Amino acid sequence: MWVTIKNVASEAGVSIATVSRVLNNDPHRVAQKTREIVLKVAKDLDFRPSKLAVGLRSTRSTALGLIFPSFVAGTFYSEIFHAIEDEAARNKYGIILGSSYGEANKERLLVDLLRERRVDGMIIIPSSPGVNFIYYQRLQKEVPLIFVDRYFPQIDSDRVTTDNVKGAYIATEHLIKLGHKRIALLSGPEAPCTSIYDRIDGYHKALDEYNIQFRKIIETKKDINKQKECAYKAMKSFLGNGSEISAIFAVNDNVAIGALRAIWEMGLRVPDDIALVGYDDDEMGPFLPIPLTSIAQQKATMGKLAVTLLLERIYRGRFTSRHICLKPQLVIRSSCGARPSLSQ
Amino acid sequence: MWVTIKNVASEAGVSIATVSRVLNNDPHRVAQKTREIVLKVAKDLDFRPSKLAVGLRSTRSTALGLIFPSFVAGTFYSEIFHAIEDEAARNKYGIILGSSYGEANKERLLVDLLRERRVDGMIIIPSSPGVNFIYYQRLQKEVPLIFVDRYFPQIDSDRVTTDNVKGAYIATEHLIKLGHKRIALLSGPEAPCTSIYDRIDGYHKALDEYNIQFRKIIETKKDINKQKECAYKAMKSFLGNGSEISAIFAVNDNVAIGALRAIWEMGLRVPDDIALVGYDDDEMGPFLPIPLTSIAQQKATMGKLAVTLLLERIYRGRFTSRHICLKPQLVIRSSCGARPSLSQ
DNA sequence: GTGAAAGCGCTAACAG
DNA sequence: CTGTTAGCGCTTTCAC
Repeated sequence: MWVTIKNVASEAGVSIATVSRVLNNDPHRVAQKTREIVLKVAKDLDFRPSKLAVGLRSTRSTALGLIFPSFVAGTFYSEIFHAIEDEAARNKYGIILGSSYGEANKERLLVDLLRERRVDGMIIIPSSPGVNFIYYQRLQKEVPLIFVDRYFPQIDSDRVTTDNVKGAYIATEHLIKLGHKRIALLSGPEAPCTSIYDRIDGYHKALDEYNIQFRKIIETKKDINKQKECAYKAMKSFLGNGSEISAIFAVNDNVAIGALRAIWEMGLRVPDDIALVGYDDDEMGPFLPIPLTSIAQQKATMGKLAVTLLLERIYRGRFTSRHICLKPQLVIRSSCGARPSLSQ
Repeated sequence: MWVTIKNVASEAGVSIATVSRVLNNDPHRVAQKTREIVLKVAKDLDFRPSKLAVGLRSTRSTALGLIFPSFVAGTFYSEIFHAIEDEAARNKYGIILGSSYGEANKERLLVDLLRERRVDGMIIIPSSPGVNFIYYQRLQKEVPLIFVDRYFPQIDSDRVTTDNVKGAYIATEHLIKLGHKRIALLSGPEAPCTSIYDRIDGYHKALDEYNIQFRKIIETKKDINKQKECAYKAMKSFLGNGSEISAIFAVNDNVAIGALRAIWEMGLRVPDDIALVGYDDDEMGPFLPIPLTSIAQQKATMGKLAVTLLLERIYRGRFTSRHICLKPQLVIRSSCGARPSLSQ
C-alpha cells in the first residue's frame, strides 16, 4: 500500500541502511553515485519515510498535541491555532488536535488520545482548571506541557497568558474616565477559568481605585458554542428589568456582540445610552453596527511562543518552567463613546 | 519516559503477549485472575498502548488527515471540522490537521506530512482544483480520499458537497421574485473553485430563466483571511462609481458582512436601497445590524458524512466512489426585504 | 563505502 | 491458559 524503504532499496539495488543514510544525510559518507541513484529512486517512487516507524525507533514522534475548547466560538482560538500550526510546520512538526467543548471529561479523553499517539508535547487551553488538576500534575512528568490563555495556578508548568487583570482594568478605567459610574460586567459562557476570574478582578480593581461603589455582574448561560445568543438573552432580560447602568464591560467580544443586539432591540443606543467595551479584539469588531472598542490580546504571539517553549523543552531539555504573561492593549472604536482620534 | 507493555508485563509478572491479549479482549481465553491483575496494573500505571507501534504493526494508524483552508475565515469550515472531529472520536479515530490558506503549494506539503504519518484516510477541502490534479489522482491510489465542499471534476473520488448551483439559484430567484431586476453577484476572496463556480452558474441560470439581461460580478481581492475587509473595499469602490443595482447576492456571508458595512457607510439602506442575500448561514447572521438572509448548508452533515464514507472504505473496502450532494436551504431574515412571516 | 543485524512497542501465529 | 517469537519500517551500531 505505502512505499517503504525496502522498495526504494531493492529498486536502487542497495541495502536499506544505505537508503536511510542518504535520506538522512548521515555523516557516514556514501558514494556520490550511489547517493544520486537512491535520491532518484526515492523521488520517482515518491517515498515518504513512515513517521510511525521513525517515531518508534527514535522515541520522538515530531507531533504536537493540542487541546482547544472550540473553533466556532469566535476567532480567538482560531487565531492562536493558526500561529501554533505555522510555527510547528516551520519546525517540521505535525499537529494532532481535539476540541474539549469546555468539558473536563472530554478533555481527559483527548489527553489520553494524545498520549497514545506519543506526541512530543502538548499545548492545552484547559477547560475547568481545578477539576483536572491532579491529572495534569501527573501528566507533566510524562510529557512536556504548556498551558495557553488559562492555567492551573497550582501547577508549575510552562504557560503563556495575557495579563487579564490589567486588560480588564484598562477597559474599566477607560469607561470610568469617560464619566461612567454605573458599569456592569457581562460574563461569558465559559466554565470558570483563570482568564475570566482575572478579568473580573481587574474590573473590581479599577472600580476600587476610582472609589466607585457600583458593581454588577450579569451572568449568561454556559454554552460555549452559543455565546452570542446566550449573552443576547441575558442582556435582554437584564435590560427588561429596567436596570440603571450606563456602561458595560463584556468579558469577550462574542458576548459583546450578543449584548449589542439586545441593547439595540430594546431601543437603546450605543454608546449614548449604554457604552460598551469588549475583549479579544475579534475581527468582527469593525463590522458591527457600532464598531466595537475592545482589548486586544497578542494571539499570534501566544501561539508562536507556546510552540517555541515546548520545543525548547523537547530539544534543549530545559527543566525550569517559564510563565510568560503578555500585555493587552486597548483598541478604541465607537462603542465606548470616546473619540478615537483622541487616543490614537 | 512512556509506560510500555513491557513495564506492565513485568509488573504483573506475565508475558507481554498476555498483557496484549487482556487489553485487546483477544478471543484467546485468559484466566480471570490473570486478567484482573493485568487490568489493575495497567490502570495503576495508566498505561496507553503506543499508536505508533500498533500502527506500524497493523498497518492502520487510526488517524485521519484533514486539510482545510483556514479557521479564521468565518465559521463555515469550523463547523464542518467539529462534525468531523466528533464523528472521528466516536470511532476512536484521531485527527491530524493542516491549513492550506488556499495555497496549492502549502496544500501539497501538508498532504506529504499526512502521508508520512500514514493516516488511514484524508479529508480535503482543496484550494485550487486544477493545480494539484495529477497529484491527487496519484494519491488516491495510495490512500482513501474524500473531498468536501469543493472537488476535482476530473477525479472520480468520494465527495460530499452542497448543490451550489441550486443554492445560488434559490438566492437569486428569491431576489427576482421580490421584484429586483438589477442583481449583482459579489464574489469572494477564494481561489477559483467548484463551489464558487457553481454559485456563479446558479446566479446566471436564475437570471436566464426569468429573462433578465442585467449581470454584474463584483470581484474582491483574494485574501482568505480578510474576506470581510476585501469585500468591504470592493463594495465601497463599486458603490462609489454610482452603479445602479438594487440587490446583491454575495457568495458567502463573510463578504456579505463586509458589503453590509460598505453599503451602510455610503449612506444607503438595506434592504430598501439595496437588498442582500448571503451564503453559508454563518452564526453571525442574526447579530448583524440587518439580520442576514442566507443560504444554509448542512455543515454538520457534510463533516459527519465525510468520516462515514472514509471509514466505509477503510473498513469495508468499498471501491466504487460516491458523490453526495446535499440540498441547500433559504433562510429568510431581513436583509432581503421579504417578510419572514410570508415564507416561514 | 556498504551491508547485516538489533531493536523501538506492539500483535498474532505457533508452541506447549 | 500462557509464553516465545517473528516482523511491521526505520535508524544505528558493528563488521567487512
